[in-house]
Amino acid sequence: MGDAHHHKPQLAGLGELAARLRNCARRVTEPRREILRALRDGAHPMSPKQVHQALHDTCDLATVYRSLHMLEAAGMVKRFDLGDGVRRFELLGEGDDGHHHHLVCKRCDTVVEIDDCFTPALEQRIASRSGFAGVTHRLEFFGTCPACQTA
Amino acid sequence: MGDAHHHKPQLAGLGELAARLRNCARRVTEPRREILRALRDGAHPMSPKQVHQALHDTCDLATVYRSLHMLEAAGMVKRFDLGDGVRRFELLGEGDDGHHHHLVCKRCDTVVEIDDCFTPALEQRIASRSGFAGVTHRLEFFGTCPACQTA
DNA sequence: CTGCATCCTGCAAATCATTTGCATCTGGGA
DNA sequence: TCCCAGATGCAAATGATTTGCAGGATGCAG
Ligand SMILES: [Mn+2]
Ligand SMILES: [Mn+2]
Ligand SMILES: [Zn+2]
Ligand SMILES: [Zn+2]
Repeated sequence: MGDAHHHKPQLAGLGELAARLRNCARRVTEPRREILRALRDGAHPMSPKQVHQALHDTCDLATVYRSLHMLEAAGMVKRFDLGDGVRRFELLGEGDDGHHHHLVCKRCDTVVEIDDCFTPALEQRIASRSGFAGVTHRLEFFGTCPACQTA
Repeated sequence: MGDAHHHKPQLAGLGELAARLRNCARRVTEPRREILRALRDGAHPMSPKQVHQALHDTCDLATVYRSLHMLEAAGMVKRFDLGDGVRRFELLGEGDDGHHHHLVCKRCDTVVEIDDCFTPALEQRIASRSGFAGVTHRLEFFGTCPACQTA
């Protein structure tokens, strides 16, 4: 650790992102380019509303929702659920399944990326015991960040 | 394991539940009694709508929401988030913090209770590395149940 | 380079889950 | 039994996300 987060496509060029879009037989539109740029530049998962604001209202919120949905189906972004009723999205690197976790401050919503995953053994055990196939998991941590502890 | 799930208050009498309510300086009303009964009888976490339906519309949906909110604050039920946009609640045994996890079938929404949890040492490591305090976690598993695998 | 079918977008209205205002009702202590 | 803080019903308000529709832009064909 200490290096760049492995799950952040180190500033993939927008050209490359457009190429990935085309490979999915999807059109490269202005809103989509901007949404990808916002996700690429933003640290941590972003909500549709945050993305929309980052775009300074250059496109409709509905378009943001539709685009994120499409990008998710295309495997270009991954959806996270941090407990409040809001979806968050992160850009995925090429070929990256984006599996990782977060540590969220209950008071200020600060997000820390957690690149380690501790559950493969547990997941395996749960799968064999239950007979379920293709078992995955969603794991998020919550606590109080240093700043909020003093405040 | 193999025994009853530790987190299910083995059919606590409604009288005992009413007593717990009174200890919180809350009134024991008909809707609340019925909601507690529904949660006690239902296996697995129930959504407000499911609780409402189990009550055969003997009280308003808003009352179910308000009651569940109150019961959560009173530490009598615990809220879970299984990934769809719907809250689920489980009845808690006296003194039980209810920390546990679930395995959900992506196709039929069948829920399996998971009493297993990974070692607290890992959570501890995350806490010390980040400087966060009071770190907890939310963990749910997803997969395809045996029945849905064949179908 | 231009035309065109197709896919996208903006806008507004519709859904869904959850919350809230308010008038009315009721549980349970006095 | 009386009283009133607290609870409920009902309906309207919120907030997030989706959808119908008519007009607009993209990218392949010509
Ligand atoms: Mn992340
Ligand atoms: Mn459970
Ligand atoms: Zn904080
Ligand atoms: Zn299933």
